[in-house]
This record gives sequence, C-alpha cells and structure tokens, in this order.
Amino acid sequence: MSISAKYQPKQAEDKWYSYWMEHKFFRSVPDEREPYTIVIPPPNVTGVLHMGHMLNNTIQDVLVRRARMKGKNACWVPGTDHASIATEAKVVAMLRERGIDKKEIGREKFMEYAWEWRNKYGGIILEQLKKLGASCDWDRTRFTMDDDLSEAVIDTFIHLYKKGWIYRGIRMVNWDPQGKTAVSDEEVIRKEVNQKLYYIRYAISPMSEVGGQKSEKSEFGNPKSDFLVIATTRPETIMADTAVCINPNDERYKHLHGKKAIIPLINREIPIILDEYVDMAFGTGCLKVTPAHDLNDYELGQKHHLPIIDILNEDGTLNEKAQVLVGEDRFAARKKIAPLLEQAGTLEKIEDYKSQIGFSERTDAVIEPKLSMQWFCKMDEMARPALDSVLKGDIRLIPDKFINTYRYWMENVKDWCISRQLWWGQQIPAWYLPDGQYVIAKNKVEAFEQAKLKTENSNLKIDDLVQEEDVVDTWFSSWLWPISVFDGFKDPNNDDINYYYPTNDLVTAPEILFFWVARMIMAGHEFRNEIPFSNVYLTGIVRDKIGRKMSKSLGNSPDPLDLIEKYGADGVRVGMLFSSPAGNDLMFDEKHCEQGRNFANKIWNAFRLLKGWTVDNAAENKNETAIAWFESRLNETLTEIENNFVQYRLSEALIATYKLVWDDFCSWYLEMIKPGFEQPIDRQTYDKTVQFFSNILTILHPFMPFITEELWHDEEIFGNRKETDCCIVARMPEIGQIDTRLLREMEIITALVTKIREVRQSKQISLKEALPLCARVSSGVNYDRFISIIFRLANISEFAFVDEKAAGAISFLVSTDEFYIQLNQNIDPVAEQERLNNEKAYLEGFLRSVDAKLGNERFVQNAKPEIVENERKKKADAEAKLKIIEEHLKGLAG
RNA sequence: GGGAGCAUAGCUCAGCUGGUUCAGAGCAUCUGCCUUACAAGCAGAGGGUCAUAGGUUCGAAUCCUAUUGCUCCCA
Repeated sequence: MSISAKYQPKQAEDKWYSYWMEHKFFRSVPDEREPYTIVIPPPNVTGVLHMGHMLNNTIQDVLVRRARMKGKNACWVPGTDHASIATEAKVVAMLRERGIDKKEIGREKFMEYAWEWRNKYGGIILEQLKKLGASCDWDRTRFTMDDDLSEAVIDTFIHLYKKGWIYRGIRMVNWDPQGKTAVSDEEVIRKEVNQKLYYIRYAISPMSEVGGQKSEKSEFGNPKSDFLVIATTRPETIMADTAVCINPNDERYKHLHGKKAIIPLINREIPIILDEYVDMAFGTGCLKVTPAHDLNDYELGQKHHLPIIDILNEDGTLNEKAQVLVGEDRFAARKKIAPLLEQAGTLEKIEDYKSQIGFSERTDAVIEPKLSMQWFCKMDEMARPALDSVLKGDIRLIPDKFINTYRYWMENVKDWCISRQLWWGQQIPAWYLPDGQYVIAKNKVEAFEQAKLKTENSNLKIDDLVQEEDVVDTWFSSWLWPISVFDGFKDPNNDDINYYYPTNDLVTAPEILFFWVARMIMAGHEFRNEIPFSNVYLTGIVRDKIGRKMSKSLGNSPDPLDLIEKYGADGVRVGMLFSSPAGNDLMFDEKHCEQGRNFANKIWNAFRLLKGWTVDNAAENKNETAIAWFESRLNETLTEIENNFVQYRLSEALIATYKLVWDDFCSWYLEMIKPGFEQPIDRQTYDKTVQFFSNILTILHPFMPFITEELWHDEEIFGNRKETDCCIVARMPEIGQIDTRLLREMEIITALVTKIREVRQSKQISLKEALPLCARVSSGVNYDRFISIIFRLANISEFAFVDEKAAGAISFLVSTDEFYIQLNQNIDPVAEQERLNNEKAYLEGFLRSVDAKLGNERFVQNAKPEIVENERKKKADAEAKLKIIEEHLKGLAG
C-alpha cells in the first residue's frame, strides 16, 4: 500500500478547488431544474476573513452543496459591499501616509484613489473564502458600488422620494470635532474615564409663580434657600440648557413645580419641567436639559417642546451663543468655568466620577453629540408588509425566537437616517438651488429641467445647481442586494431574476436582523412585490473559550487561514459546525477543529483498509447479516439527516453523519466484515462495501468537500471516472428500506459483544484468548444469524445454547437473555453475589415505579394506550430479568 | 429603565408533542492495549438533586409562577 497513513489536506484542497473551477461546477445558469439560491451577506470590502465569516460561509456552503447534490440548480452569489465608513477611513489613512489631504484633492480625485484602493485590496476576502471551499458562482461576483448596483440605489432613492417617503430632518449625530465629520455608532469607541461631577446651584426665579409674570431681570445672588442643585460632568454646557427637569414624584421638589430656574453666569431663565424619565436617585434628582448636546436631552426637549441652543462650533469651540468663554475649546472651557462658578458662589462641590465616554475610532477625539440636517427614509408603511410576511410564516426565522425581536422592532420602527457625511458611496441625487430649494433627479440635466419648472426662473443656469455632498448609507445599497445582484432593477423581467428570485435561504448574524434582513424584506415587497427569501438562518456570535466575542482588537481570534493550514479546510468546517446550533453563540475551541481533522483522518484510514484488500471471486459471502444491517443503518441515518436539515439543525446532521461513519461503519461494520490478515475478501462483500463507502462520501461531501472529492477519484477502488464524474455533483443517495427488527436485534448483539469485552477487561483476559459462550435465550432474537459476527468481534471459541446455568461460570443479562462464560479462573462467589444483589435491588425499584403507575387507575385511564402498553412491557421484562437473577442467586447460595 | 433569552456531567452543548430513544453526545478524566486501516488510534469505565422554591398533572429536565445568577437587544 503506497498511500500515507495520515491524510494530507493541503494538496487535495488546492487541486480540487481548481478542478471544480475549471469544470464550472459552481456555475449556475437558469434551466428547467428547480433553483436553489443563496445570496451571500456581502462582507465588508475592507475586511479580512474572521471566524464569523468562517461559520457563516461554512453553513452556506453546506446548504448549497447539499442542494446541488439533490439535483437542484444551486446558485450561490458572492460579492462585497463598499462599507463607506470603513473604506473611506482606510483611504484617508492611505492618503495621509502619502501626505495628501482629502479636502485639498477634492471629491473626484479622492474617488480615484478610493477605487485604486478597492481594486488592490477589495478581493482579498473573496480569495480567502475559496480556501474554505466556498462553492460560489464567482462569475456572478458583485460589488455594491458596481455601476448597475449604484444606479439601482439612485433609482430607488428617486422612487421613494416621489412616494414622499424620503425627507430631510434634524438628527443628533456622533460628531468628531477633530475630523469635523459625523461618524457612525460603530465607529465610536466607548471607554470608561475618570471625570468630575460638578454640583451647580441654579437660582429659582422669584417671580415665576404659576401664571405669574415673567420676571424682567432675575436678581443675581438669591437667598441660599431659594435654589436647586444640578449635577453634571459637563459644566461648560450649562449655557445651552433650556430646562431643568425633575421627577414629578420627587417629594423633595414638589415646591418647584411650575417655577423657573436661572442659569448661573448668563442669568437666563429656563422652565422647570416634570418628567418621570429623571432618576430620583442619581445626582441631586435635578437634571439640566441640554437638547443640543445630549441625545436623551434632545428627546426630552422634543417631548416638552423646548428650544434648542447649540453653543458649539464644528471644531468643538464655544460659539457666541454661549455668551461666556466664547472661542474656547470645550475642554478648556470646562476647566475655566469652574472658577467662574466658584466666584459667582454657585459651585457647591466637585466629586470624582467614572463614566463611559465615546471616542472617535479615527481621531481618538471625544465624540460630541451634535444636531445636524440629515436625509431620512420613512419606514412605517414599508414595515407593515415586511412584518406580516414573517408573522404569517412566509419567511421563516431560524431559530424562531427571533420573531419576537423582529416584531418588536418592526412595530416600533424609526425612520432610517440614510445620509452619511462621506464621499465613498452613492452621492445623494439632490440638487440645491440658489434659493435653498432642492430637486431630486437622476442627473444634473434632469435636475436642471425640474428646477426650471419649480422656480419658473428663466435666468436659472445649470451651474447654479449644487449637488448634495453626502452619500447614502451602505445599507441603502445592501437592502437591494437580493434583487440587484440579478439586475432586477435595470431589467426587471430578465431570465435570472425570474428564475432565482425569490431566493431560498439567507444565512446571517442576528446583529443585522434589522439593519439588513428587515430592510431587504421591505425592499422585496416594495420593488418586486415578493419576499426576497424563504428562510433566514441566524448564526450565533463566535466567542472565545471564556465567552468574549472574538475581535481583532482583543486579539483573541485565531487567523482562519492559519487554522486551515493546521487542520485542513475540512477539519475546520467540521470544527465550526460541531458546536453551532442556529442562533446560539458558539464558544470556539480549536479542539473542535482538531476533532474535525481526526475525523478526516479516520475516513482516510478506513479507505486505506479497503484499498489493501484483494478480492477472491470464488469466495463465499459470509457477511449477509452485516451488509443488510449496515444498509438499514445507513438508510436510518439518511432519514435522520434529512429531518435535521429540514429543521436547519446542521450541527445535529453532522453529528449523525459522524456517528454513522465512525461508529457504525468503522467500528462495527468494517470490523464485522474485515478479512483476516492477508486473507482475500469475497466479491459480493467487497462490492457492497465499496458502494457503502461511495454513499458515505456523498453524505459527507457538503461538510467535507475536499477529502471526499479526493477519495472519490481513487482509481483502484472506483475505477477510472469520467472527467465530470465528481463527488460535488454526485447525487445524494435516496433513502431505502429500513429493517427495524434487524436494527433492534443488532443493538442487542452489539450490547452482548460489549458485555463480553467488559468481562475480558475486568478479568484481565487477553483479547487473544478465545472464550466459550453459553446462552439461555427467551427474547426471540435470532442468534443464528449473528453467530459469526459474535465469534469475530468478541473472540469466542464456541456459542452453545443451554437450558441450565453452568456452575462456576460468569453470567450476565442482555435484554432478557442470559449468557455464561466459563472461565479457567474461579470466580469470586461473594463478589458475584454482591453484583447480582445490586442488580436485583435496581430492578425491584424499577418494578415498583412501573407497578405504581399501572396500579394507578387514573394513569391507566388517562394515559395514551401505547404508553400504558409500554409500561406493561417494561413490567414483564423487569419481572423476567428478576426471575433469572433470583435463580442465579439461589444457584450461588446452593 | 423597557424587551428577549439562557441556566442539564469538569468543559461545550443536544434533549422536538410532558410518559424508557429521559437523563444523552463530543471533549476532558481514569483503566487496559504499539491487536497488520487508523496512537490524529482501539477496547472499556466513572461522572448529573437537570440553577432554587413553589404550583399544575396519574406523571415534569420538559408546562405555569416567583427567586437568584448570567447574556443580548433597545434607549
């Protein structure tokens, strides 16, 4: 035998991946077969493969390969999204290294650099997926900034605008005063920081009784009893306060209801408002409300119709609205305002305080919540049908616990802020006119036509129009993905979209259930009148052994490519799937990959065994029982696997496959039929075994594509295959007959073999020493069929049916049959008695519980008949066993 | 603060319609084996008050309630 004792994955992986590519096995074009379609959740173009991708794409590949092998026209569309924020940050960084400033070179030049960047690095992650074995139709690779896809984005923007679902509005954004740009929540890094909590006195306006006259001018330095105290970490923002809020239930402040307070230093009078939002236990229970500079305050302000006073410039310095410390940076102002308050006698105390502060990922500047004008997309009307299709079950969420989360979000949906202050992305198709009005149009010429109509101004020139600087959110591209990858916008009736859409399964992470999944469903309804997919499989988060999310910044994530190098792609795929039930987080442990690698090696070695055999055409087949049994077992497992896939229990499907191969095939079946050393095997057994192996390869293929393809092409075993006769396109075996009686009887036989082995182990008898076995049977098992199997697996010297127990033999029960082994050594009667007594006590207890049930009239009446029948059978079995044990005990005593 | 979920062997998790396929798998541990496919292996074994307390039921890991502890989501 020439092949290595260990499976070497590396070579097989490169070889077969290119072979599949060359023979276009991943390629899908519409035909008369049933389609099976998955669109990849487009990974971020700046990204490199991480463990989350590994899990996600392994699952997709398993589903796609299985569908392909079930005769469907399987199409897995790959691609990437342009990730405007992340990519722009990378490009800006690249330019900075070259000494280039984004603002100076302007938009057009910047875009050139950005494309240069993406053309250079954007394909990395897709190349990495190939190492994993992903069977994507690479000819269909799309990018969310491709011309067609971008055009779809602009068209849908215009479409929604015309429906009145896109508007401009004010919103609080994360402002980076150093970068002078808004950044997304994902780009804000929260850190705990030591701060100071300033307690500041606000005077109560003496003239501000309910219905009273507004005081002309508040007197500075009110009596000390007539003030309230607020606590804040940001004293420099008091000038932007527009109210003080207290909890209406707060007994301490009942006297303040309806009154007004006076901001120190600038002496502006602000109302004291009531809201249960205020935590009475925090600080002083008096909350300063600064709508322009705090998100919660902003919302409170909206609720109570408070004015908004923005005292900060774009660069974080105080503007003239602050009245004091104008021009100072916010942090300088914070330092300087304390002595001012002190002088004014309004600073009560300063405490140390720890709190979470947001920092810009890009500049590390402290993020400033800032109000700004943004574009929004109305969600409520699109949300309704999208919610329905999930509630009605047209779209299945797996696991279904996410339906609740989905429903909650869709019922409380907020309008979608779609503008981003970036360049990398689709520029919003809005053109501003000199008078501040704007028009929405596909291009400048159309915009100009519209503008002329709108303004009726014949002097208007096309160059008076200025396009909106902002681009749309990346999600505004990705929500169109299942349609746009098939050119469903450009050409809504083309063959691809008609054939592949709606797609079948979507595999993604629960974190983006709303950002992405929900919006794709909306887009499906809105633009195609049809749901985009039928099933959404939500994977868990990949965590490390101690439960932390794997991330680059923590450095707790292994490099997936290193893992593949170490354990083989098949091993890693198996490792990922072993512990990943849908929707549950996955505590990743490299041990699982090791187990996967070992499994590949096991398969490899089973194959080596077959290869070592010589066939004797004249030899008689003595393995009919073993063959019939394994055939049934195979079919039983196929049923189990099918059920698991229907329920998307991929992990369980894999485990069932693993057990079929390792336990049933290798440990039992092969051991049953294996010829002795240098003995030939009969033709029939050989052919059957090769066929079983071939079936096993197909069942394994979706999980372990490389090793199965490698073995599939072994000429010695399978002959010379045609060029396109490949495991990847082999048909999954159909489920055949299952002989349940044979399966049940074999269970008893294997239990018997295990018992004999146990006796050997406990009596320290070598495997080489054959043992005589006697049996007194009553169970109805047809032992004759299995005798040769028992001889071989348990190494017995004889199998005799007897009526009486042989004296001095060791005895045990399997099912209700008794077995004796006559040993050369004497058995210890005391130990034997103890063992039997233990067994007796257990059975008696068992019998009592069964009797209690059967003696209970309500049980017999209420329980299902088959359950009662089962209890009766348990009773009979237990009684039969007890009888035998009692006999043995008598025999020992006598 | 609002919502959701989880708690089963040392670890990671299955356990579906309540009932012997109910206490299970893999890893880890222990014992014995270098038995001509495989030590990345073979053959055995031990290990659990199913978080706690009540309740429903003939019957509860499973259903209900409360408690405790963790996790996530939304502000």
